[in-house]
Amino acid sequence: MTAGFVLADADSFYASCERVFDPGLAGRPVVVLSNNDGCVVARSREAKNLGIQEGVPWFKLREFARMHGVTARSSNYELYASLSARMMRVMDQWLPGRVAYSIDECFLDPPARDPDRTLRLMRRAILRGVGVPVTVTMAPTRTLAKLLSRWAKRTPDAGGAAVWDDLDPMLRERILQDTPVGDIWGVGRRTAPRLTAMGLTDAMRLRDADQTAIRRRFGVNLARTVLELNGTPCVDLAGGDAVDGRREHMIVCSRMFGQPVTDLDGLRAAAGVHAQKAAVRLRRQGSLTRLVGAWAATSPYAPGYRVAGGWMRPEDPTDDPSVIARLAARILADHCPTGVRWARCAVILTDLTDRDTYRTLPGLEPRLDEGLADAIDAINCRYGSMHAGVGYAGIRGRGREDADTGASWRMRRGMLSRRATTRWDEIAVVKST
DNA sequence: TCTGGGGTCCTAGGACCC
DNA sequence: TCTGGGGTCCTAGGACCC
Repeated sequence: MTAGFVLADADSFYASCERVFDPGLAGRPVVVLSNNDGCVVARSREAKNLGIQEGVPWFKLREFARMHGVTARSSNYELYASLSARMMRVMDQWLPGRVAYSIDECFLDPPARDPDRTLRLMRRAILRGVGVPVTVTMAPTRTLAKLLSRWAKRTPDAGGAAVWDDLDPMLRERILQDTPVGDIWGVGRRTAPRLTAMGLTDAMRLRDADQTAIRRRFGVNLARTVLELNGTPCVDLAGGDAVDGRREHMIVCSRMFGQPVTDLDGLRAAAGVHAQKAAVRLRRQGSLTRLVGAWAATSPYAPGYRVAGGWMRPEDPTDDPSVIARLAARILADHCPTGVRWARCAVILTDLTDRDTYRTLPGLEPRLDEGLADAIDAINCRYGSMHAGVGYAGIRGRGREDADTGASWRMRRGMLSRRATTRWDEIAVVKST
């Protein structure tokens, strides 16, 4: 078998998804906004060419977007998840060993022969079958495959695919040289300036840097990255395959409020909604929690930033939404003073254990009221998420978002596209004349 | 006025034990 | 005068990824 890793990474995934059911967006600048229509999280190639940066707050971009004909969309995760699943299914027909790394990206085993041709055929099948352009690369290590993917996306002549070992050695050196150190997988915004200050400005120089000095000054992770740049695979996928049903060690539900919340009722209501979303995910992966956390925070962009919260242990390990919601509400009530302009709150479930293997001494079994939680699950499974719940979590407003409770702190999503692959009433309509 | 969400691992430091 | 050493567990904070 050929050694190495194949990386398939969709191009501007969220923006590409928006185009699938709105072909009028083809060739035009498109940006997708984060929850609450807060900031830019995805940009089409045309939007990047206009100089729009990732993470720019939407309110600062709005005027510029109007002037340059940029289309903005609220993020439509239901649509993206559905198209992601389709994309993954197509890839499974081409290569074995798929490990999903994120919603738009996965690693696969290399083909037995003729890798360049296979990669290009797979790319074309995804484009035809799903409508999303994908860049497919192959290299001796995951880090090099990522680096090659970055190059291929910026090089139209590559045609969306590249195989490291097939490239001219001179070209490989140039690719390394043209990759700033901060664009290497595993080098973040903290480490990049420190490396640059040492003269390690690009991937070629980092590859040739002193291994032990890097280990000592930056830790084991960056030392591994250096090895990978040299062609020695040693980076594991941290949390890899989370998308394919692995059990998480921690479940976090956190949202900015649409408007600041200053009273305890608002905080408790939001905590209740998050607690129940977290409980759904906990139950879906068959875990129980032994430690529940909750916190609220003010806006980090306003003076006087503060975070308040804490932890509580349930009497017994639990996956009961009403128990979790009660604990979360109590934590916030105990730690968060009223009158503060809280901008966000979160519920965290951790110290998880398997539901199947959890046993205690006879006579000390947890007192779980499974009837209620199961009934809520069943209703939501049949009628859609958050149709039933404890406290505020079952109250729906007039909006169409799952989490829309009609409360003032709900998310803003003013530019949402249709969920054309998962809702009958939002299915795409094709007209012919 | 308005700035995302959800994960993982590593490391350092303190408490505690023998 | 001389004032141990090493292991484990836990937590908080930092860094990274998409």
